[in-house]
This record gives sequence, C-alpha cells and structure tokens, in this order.
Amino acid sequence: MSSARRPAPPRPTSRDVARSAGVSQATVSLVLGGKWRGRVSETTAGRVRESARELGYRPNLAARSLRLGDTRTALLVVPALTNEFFARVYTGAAAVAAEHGFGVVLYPSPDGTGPARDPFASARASLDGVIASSMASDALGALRGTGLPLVMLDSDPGDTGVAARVNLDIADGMRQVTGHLLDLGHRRFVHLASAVDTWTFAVRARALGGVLAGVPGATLRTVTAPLDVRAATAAAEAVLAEPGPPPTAIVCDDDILAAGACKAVRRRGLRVPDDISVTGFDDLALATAVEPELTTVRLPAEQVGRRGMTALLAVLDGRPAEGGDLPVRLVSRGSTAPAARP
Amino acid sequence: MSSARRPAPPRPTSRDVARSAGVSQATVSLVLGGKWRGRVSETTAGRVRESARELGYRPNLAARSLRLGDTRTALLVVPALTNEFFARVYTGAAAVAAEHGFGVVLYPSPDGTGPARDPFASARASLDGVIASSMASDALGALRGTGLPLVMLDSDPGDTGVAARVNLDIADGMRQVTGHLLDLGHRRFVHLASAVDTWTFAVRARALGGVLAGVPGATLRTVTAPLDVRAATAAAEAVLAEPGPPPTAIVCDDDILAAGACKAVRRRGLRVPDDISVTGFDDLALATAVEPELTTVRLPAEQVGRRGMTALLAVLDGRPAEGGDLPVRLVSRGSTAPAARP
DNA sequence: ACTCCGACGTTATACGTAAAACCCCGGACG
DNA sequence: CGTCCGGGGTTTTACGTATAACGTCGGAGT
Repeated sequence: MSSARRPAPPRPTSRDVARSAGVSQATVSLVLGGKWRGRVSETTAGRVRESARELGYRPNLAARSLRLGDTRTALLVVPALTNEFFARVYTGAAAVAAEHGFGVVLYPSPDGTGPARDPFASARASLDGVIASSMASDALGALRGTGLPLVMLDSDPGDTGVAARVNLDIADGMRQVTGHLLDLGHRRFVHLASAVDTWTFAVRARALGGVLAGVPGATLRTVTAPLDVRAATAAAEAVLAEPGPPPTAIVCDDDILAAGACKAVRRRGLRVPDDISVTGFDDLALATAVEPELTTVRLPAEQVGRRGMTALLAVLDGRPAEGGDLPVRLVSRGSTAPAARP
Repeated sequence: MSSARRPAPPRPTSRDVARSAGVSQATVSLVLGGKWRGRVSETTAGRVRESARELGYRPNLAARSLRLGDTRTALLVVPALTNEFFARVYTGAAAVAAEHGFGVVLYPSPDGTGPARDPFASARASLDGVIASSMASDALGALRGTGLPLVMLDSDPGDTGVAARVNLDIADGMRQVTGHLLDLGHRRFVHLASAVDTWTFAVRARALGGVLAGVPGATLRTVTAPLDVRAATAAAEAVLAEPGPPPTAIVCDDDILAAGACKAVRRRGLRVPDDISVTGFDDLALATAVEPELTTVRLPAEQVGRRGMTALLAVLDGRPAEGGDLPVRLVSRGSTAPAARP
C-alpha cells in the first residue's frame, strides 16, 4: 500500500554478468547455454556461473525466443477448466512442460458456451505447438491452418493433419459398465447422454448400443442433457415419468449427469440402487461425495495431459510422436446393485 | 498422421507487409500500432492494413516484448486448479486479461502438497505482474522480492508490499451462516475447519467464535481436516463418536468438507438435516449435487478473478489500483433445519 | 625454424519490432 | 525571394540473446 510506483527494477542482462565476470557476453551465453565443452576453461566457466548467481541473472525469454525462433510455450485448448477432468489434464500437461522449461497457456475452446473467437487473438500469438481436446471441427480447421504441430486428446481418429493423438479407451470403459450391469441382471436401460456432440460422447453411445444389440430382450432409451446437475435431473425425471415399464439402470455419460439422475430417481420416490442402478463416467471427486457413491469409470486425466505434452515435445524435437490409447477401469461402488426381480 | 515434418511455415514479418504495400517497415509499425495521426496519409494506411490482412500478418510478440520491455503476461498463483473455486477465479482473470491483450500463466502455489519451487523457474520468467491467492508467507516473500506488482486475493490485510488487495467478505459470510443456525435454535456447534492455515480460513474461525461468544449456552468444538471428502468424513465421524451430547449443527469451512460431514452423520445412523444441520462454504457445483443440497455461502469467484486482473492492469498502467471487498451471500438449502427439541 | 593445431576466447551479426531522429517538398509568410 | 513549417514519409537504432566467424598464443610435429 505504501509504495505506489517503483522505478522499474532493471533486470541484469547477460552483458552485466559478462562485465562482472570479466569476460565477453558471448562467453556468458556459451557457459550458461551449456555448450562450452572445449571452448571455455573450467575456471572461467565457474567464474561466470558465480557472477550470474550473484546478480540473480535470468535470461530474457523474449530475446531468446526472438533469436531462436521458438517460444517454449504450448497452447492447451479445453472446453472449460471448471470441469475437473480438464483441470486435471492441464495439471498433467503443465507438469511435463515445466520439466522441459516449457510454459502452458490455456484457451477455453468455443464449445457451445462462450464466444467463438480466434484462439490466437486471446492466447499468446507465438506458440510452438497446440494440444487440443475434442472440439468443434470448424475451430479444429482454424487450428490446422496455422501449421503448428497439433496433438489431439480424446478425439476422432478420423481427423487428419494431426501430429499425434492421445485417446482414452472410452469404448472399453463403456463396455465394462454395460457388462457390469448386464451381469447384475439389468435389461431395461436408459442412456443419459451429454448434449455436447463430440467424439468422446459419440463413442459412448456406440459402445453401449453395440453391446446391447447382442442381448436378447434388452431395451435402450436415450435422452440428452447438458453437463449440469439441474438439467440432468430434469431430463432424467422426464424419462422416468414416461408410461410403460421403468428402466432398471441409467447409464450416464458423466458423473455430473449421474448425480442428477440419482436425484431424479429419488424425486420419483424410488431408491438408488435398490430400484434403479445409476452409473457415471470420469470418476470425479463428485463421485465419492454423493450418496450412494457412484459406480463409474476412472479416467487417468493427468496421464492424458502428460502423454499429450510428451508427444508434443517429441514432435517439436523432431522425434517420432507416440500417442496411444490409455486404458480405463470400472470402479464399482454403491450406485449399482442387482436388478430387482420383476 | 501422414505429414511427419513440415519445413516450418515462415510467418510474415512487418517487413514483408511493408514490401507488399510499397512502404517502409517503420510505416507499417506506425499504422498497425495505431499512432499515426498526422504521420501517415489515410490512403497509405489503408494500403498497409490491406496488405497485412492479405498476408495474415501477426506481430511477433517476442520481438515486441524485447523492444517494449513488457510481456503482456500476468502470473496467477493458485493452490490447485482442480479446486473449482480457483478454476473460476482463473476464468474471470483470463477473461479480463484477454480483453486487454494480456495472457495469463498459472503457477500452482507451494501449499502443503506439491514441491515448493521458485515460481519463476517453472513459469515464464518474464512477467509484468502477479496475482496471488493466499499462500505460505515464505513463498510470498520470494514473490515480493522480484519487485513485480503484486495483487493479492483473499489474503491477510496485514501483508505489506502489495499493490492491491481483492478480498471476499468471508467474516460476514460466516456471520450469516452462524446467525442462520442460531435462528433455527442451534446451540451445540462443531466447526469442521480446513487444515490449511491461511487467512481465508482463519477468518472463518474468528467470525464463528466471535458470534458464539456472545450467545449464552452455545458450545463450540473445532476439528480440522484436509480439503478432501474422505478425510472430512473420517474427521466428522470421530467427533460424532465422542461422549457427551452430540452437536446439532456442523459448520464447515468448505462444501467439500460439508459433503464429508453429511456422510459421517448418516454413517452414525442420523439424518441431515433432521438430527444434525450441516453448512458448507463456496457454493461449488458440488453443493447442489449432493442430497440434501447444501446450505452454503456463495462466493463470487469469477468476480474475484476479474477484479484482481483489473486491479493489476490498473497498476501496470500507472493508475491507482482499486481492490476492495466483495460481498458474499448465504444460500439456504436443504441441509439445515430447526434444531430438534431436546 | 616454420607450420599447424587445439584450447580459449572475442567480435560481429541477426532475429522483428517500436520509435526517435532525420529528410524532402510544396506552400505560407515576412 | 528567402525562410519556416508541417504533412508524409524513411533511415537508423536499440532491445538481449545465441552462434558463426574470427583471432591469439603456446607447444608439438617435421
């Protein structure tokens, strides 16, 4: 509160370090850059490092970027950080980036909500590469047009022009869920699906439908809702109010939807899991906060971020990028139980 | 997958634009920089802008930073993005920043968990300013030592060397909660507090204690737990197992703790809110996902971010920074009810 | 004795931008 | 008729870094 305006503390430059160590600026750059084998004596190098530390020297990244032509910055495009899954993806990506001296800048993708603007207007315009989660294809086109290396997360294998792809084995997760419920004797299913139309959700629907198609007597009713507890509750309540025999299992695309479904079941005077089983997806913190705790599919979100960044760094380094599928695992908790004998 | 390595697409520079428009590079800079009143004719300026658009010219930010000495980048220091509250703070801050052509880079603060490293090692070393949420004071010292303008969020007014401070009126929120419960007839309180020792939580304890000190017959038992559902459940269960008359209200520092407390109450064979009322804090998505929905205090998280960034931009602009306190509001839901008549 | 070479540095240059300093030219003014 | 002025640009420079190109010097090889 006291000091209004400091006169801007002038940061020491490599030339200051050079002066202090009694060498030229070039020598400082060589020593601190690490490539001085046989170019600078050990004693001189030591003197340089000492001076640098004393002065608290930090290289000016803008100058380095200008010289080298790279920015050591990657862009991560995600729908929303308030979604715990993507917050965890960021955490993983940022951790790997930091280990390699990279920074990560975020761009909340134009995904229904929010204004659809050019990623490069709001984010730093100079980037080395992009990691993007599944998004609208028009925005994807804009990204591809930049010529930047692009790593896609959890996206349609049909998309082209992608340097690497890191996917979760969503289909397998959905098959595990469905198998779990079938084993419990369930036959009448409702699929509470996300209203967002991206690959990751389309896969869920396909996997669920595929499995049930092979089960005689199985029925499937699909409804959609935005990723929001209140909306999910309303959607689920509506489907439960329909005439005919009620479902015995509600399969949700997401834990948030599942929490809403549970509330809807109880509002209809029924119990979870005794009357109706409910399953989620993602295994967010939410899944163990509600009661009963949700049977769900655990997604290694941090791993997705780590693998994505690792792949991007590999591409930038000229090495072959390794994407790959990450396995997922069913976590059985209290929201599923054997189907009631009719 | 097909194209392994493009030969790096050379971005057009201001000189390319100049050549294309038939002027000098300086003219391009003047026109695109907006400061050309009476320096360049309208027709020439139009030609320059046309060429820039045709070539898809984007100024090289590294060069601009180097020349201008600023980076148009702010650092936001938060404990963890997986905490919805901070994700929302980021969202607000990033929105304001984007409106002013600024970028935001994140640094997860050393706050108990995670390695305590120098913020400037992992984040971009060149920053114009810092916005930091309440954190360990030693890390705060490191930040202050950089001489960068520092805006603190929800932090101790006693901290010095701060350009501006944006606080939530946490004490008032806690008084609202306590008053609400007292009105409902509650007298035996448990405070389920966060184990994290920062100002924002210390204020809660002081406010609660302060109010109850003036109420004859009121009792208060305090226990702490990390911000984690499972740990909160365990802590609450332990306190409920203690001998003597059980509490009729559990006041929690956070919605996450409250969710855990609810589970603990039910595990003891009691009901929320019939036997014991529970209150949260923050009004996260979680608060309406659990059942009963949590009575809690709504915090304007995005506003905190917006105000923080606005204040920082003001300081950077040489204008007086306006911090200030943001009001909070009690949201009464199903987790609180009149105390049972003994 | 002359060359050559490796160890140890230094000098010079380029990256792209912003802006200070300069330059030219046609008209107004004394 | 010489001088000044201001509109409309251009030339030049600096920002801090990485590195290519260039020196220097003492000793080993022939």
